[in-house]
Amino acid sequence: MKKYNHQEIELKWQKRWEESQVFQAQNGGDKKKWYTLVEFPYPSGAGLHVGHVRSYTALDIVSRKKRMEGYNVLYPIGWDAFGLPTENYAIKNKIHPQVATQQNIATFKRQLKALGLSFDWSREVNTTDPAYYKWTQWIFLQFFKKGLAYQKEMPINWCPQCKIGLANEEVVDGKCERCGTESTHKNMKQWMLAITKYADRLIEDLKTVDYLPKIAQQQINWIGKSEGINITYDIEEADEKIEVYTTRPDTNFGATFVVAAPDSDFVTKNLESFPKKEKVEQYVKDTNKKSELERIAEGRKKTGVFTGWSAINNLNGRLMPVYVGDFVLSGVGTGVVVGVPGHDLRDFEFAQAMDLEIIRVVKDSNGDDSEITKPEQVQESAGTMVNSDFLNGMDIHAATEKIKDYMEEKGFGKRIVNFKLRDWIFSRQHYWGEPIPIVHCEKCGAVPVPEDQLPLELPDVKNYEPTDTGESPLAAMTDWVNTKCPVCGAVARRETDTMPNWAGSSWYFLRYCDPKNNAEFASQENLKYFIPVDLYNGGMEHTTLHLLYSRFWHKFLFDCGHVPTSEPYQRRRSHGMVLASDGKKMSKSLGNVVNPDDIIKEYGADTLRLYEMFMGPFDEAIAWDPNAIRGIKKFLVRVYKLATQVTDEKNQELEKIIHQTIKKVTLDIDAMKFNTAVSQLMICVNALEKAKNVLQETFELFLKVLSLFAPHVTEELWENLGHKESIIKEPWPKWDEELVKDEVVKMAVQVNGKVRANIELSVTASAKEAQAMALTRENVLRNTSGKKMVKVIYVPGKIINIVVK
RNA sequence: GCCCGGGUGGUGGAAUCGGUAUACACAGCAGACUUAAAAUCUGCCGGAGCAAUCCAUGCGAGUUCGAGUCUCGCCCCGGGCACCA
Repeated sequence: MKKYNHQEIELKWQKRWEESQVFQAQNGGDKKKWYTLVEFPYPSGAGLHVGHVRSYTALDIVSRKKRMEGYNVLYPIGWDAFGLPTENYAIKNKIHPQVATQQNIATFKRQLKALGLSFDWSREVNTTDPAYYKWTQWIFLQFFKKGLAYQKEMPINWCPQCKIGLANEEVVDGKCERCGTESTHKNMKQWMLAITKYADRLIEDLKTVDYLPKIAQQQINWIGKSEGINITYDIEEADEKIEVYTTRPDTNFGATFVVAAPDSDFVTKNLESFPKKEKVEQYVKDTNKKSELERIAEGRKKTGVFTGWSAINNLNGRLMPVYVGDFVLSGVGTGVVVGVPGHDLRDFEFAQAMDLEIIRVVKDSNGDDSEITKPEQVQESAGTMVNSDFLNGMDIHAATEKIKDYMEEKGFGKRIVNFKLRDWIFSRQHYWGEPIPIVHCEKCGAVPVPEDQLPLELPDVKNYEPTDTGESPLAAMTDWVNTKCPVCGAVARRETDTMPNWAGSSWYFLRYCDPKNNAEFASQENLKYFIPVDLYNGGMEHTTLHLLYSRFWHKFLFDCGHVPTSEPYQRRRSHGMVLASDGKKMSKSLGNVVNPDDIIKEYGADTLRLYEMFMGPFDEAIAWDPNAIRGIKKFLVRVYKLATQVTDEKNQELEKIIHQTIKKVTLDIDAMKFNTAVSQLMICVNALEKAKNVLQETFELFLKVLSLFAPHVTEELWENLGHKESIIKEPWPKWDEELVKDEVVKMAVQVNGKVRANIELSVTASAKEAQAMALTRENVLRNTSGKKMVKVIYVPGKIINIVVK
């Protein structure tokens, strides 16, 4: 037998699989479908990361198993290729981003193919392909037609380095997610997508899908639903009203002041009328000067100024001075809060800073209703109402509902549901993205590019740099920008903003169902067959970005009747990062990057795959261990050598172990516990090796199970055993429960909970038999003699515990 | 501060309807083969102790015949959110 030559074997089988097209999914048919999806990569210049290998291999294992179980499996791949890194690379190297993209894709493709992943390459998609983004633009126009894509002049998060507007989700710690520059604000007319219209359903429908709990929870927190009430107060000194939003109207008898955000509508509108106008103006100006980071750096000290006005509390007629304070956020609720310093820590701090009265209206469970003078006394979450007229004695939750009813009845309150989620800023002032297919006409306004003129292709420009005015480089392309209005024919201008890179990835899983269709984004027939995705895997970092956005797009398309389900993904899991051996993130600058090419060359793709599955729990971050991978190679060499031990001799012990292995691996893969599946394969090989002779049938069962993890070497060994058809075509083996069971087990004998001996016993033995055998052991007798036996606990197959006194 | 995870040998980790803690691997040590090394194979491998035995799953209590696993109170680490009213 030849030595295990991984390079030769792997190239041979990769070529065969490609020629035979075994991994292509059928569009429909009698077989049940299974759709496995991995997040398609951004083809960066850095090439494939070993982190990609981890999740793609895991889902490849699931896909291969499903195929062997008889499913028509769709496991596609493509390229999410629009975006800033490529644009920056293009600027730096004076190369067209499309060319750079093509080069990077070629590298990625070669690397992915070298891993033996069972992708259906005939369905490859590329978001920068006009035939693809034609439909991204088309979907945008559907949003526009339904009024869910709209323009708004607003202060947006602005990255002065990238010269680009950022969505809230792209600002991390007040900094641009990409370059780390502190983000500022800028007023710009932006395209927006009304994701907030779907906020409720994006929470509610999580109940209908199987997402990892932490993923669902993170989305719920991000959307941030709160149920409260808007209360309107009259202003004492003027014919004005002020509206506040609160989730705790139960504490309203304890309200002693009102605070409006410096940039709230209330302040903007009434600034001129405030008796203390000058001071307020100065305060608003000072606030504007401060960046968000500065405000946070100030330690959240409460500041504010009195406007000179007071609001009248409808409940008791109390006059509540109206302040302007920057701890109130204009974007939350009405941008105005009512201050209840006894029961909200922020209000308490403000009251102390401004020397305002503090009234207790909730007592705690010990009945403490003393005066509140210290922050630790501020009681926020539970208790019983006091000093609150008709609410007295009620629990705060009951009181909340009662007073909401009361306020609505009296006409000064209105129940409101609020979300933290904001509408999605959809404009980017960049070149390398999908052009937004809109024409601006002086007479007709924003007019969609007619659908039959899609795709609206990105024109070639000389310079990819954003302009200093913040406009996209497309704005400089006068030939392209100047056009005619599709409605009235008058001179008009094209929209020069492009879409964010989240656009193309919001629907790519639909395109895989029918990637060459030029009449629709995908045929209804194919969508009905393949959608929803059965298992979708991706990184936690996409939970509040891509995952939320694509759910939103899918729901919208569902409402329009273009897709068959309201949720795109039935099951969502996530993987942990692969870190460098020093425990840090792999990065070029640290020089700690592991290149899969090197690993494949030295150890082979099968070893790399198996190692990444074995290294630790799939959903946890884990450091690369250059030593451990050698152990995996050793394991595969041993498997390879096992082929020389094949005989026609039966061995019952091995039969038991192989069935235990089939069972464990089957269940572990379903639970995505790949590391323990691999360890079972190792246990199995240890046993097969020790036995010297292995029945061919047993060895073949083992190869089938291993083939998911190490497809190349198992194909080779399978063929060496005389099989003409690929192992991929074999049905997934079933285990025999009778064979899996142990009849005789080693059991521990405990005396007072401490292990004193081991006995071998049939699992069906009675308590009496077990006890009798236990008492034959010297060590058990020594620990029980002279003592009174209180009771004996016997769990068949597990343990016997003798309790003595 | 709030919401998720997690803390087990020298290392990655296994075992959570409570039932022999440390499976499987890596590293290490010893031996075989070899002139030698690599590779391979065999054995050992939580701590203390001659042994019986005792002590060990972040810390402290509790429930139980029995706790890594359950309850309560802490500490630490990672991820997410954060003046959200």
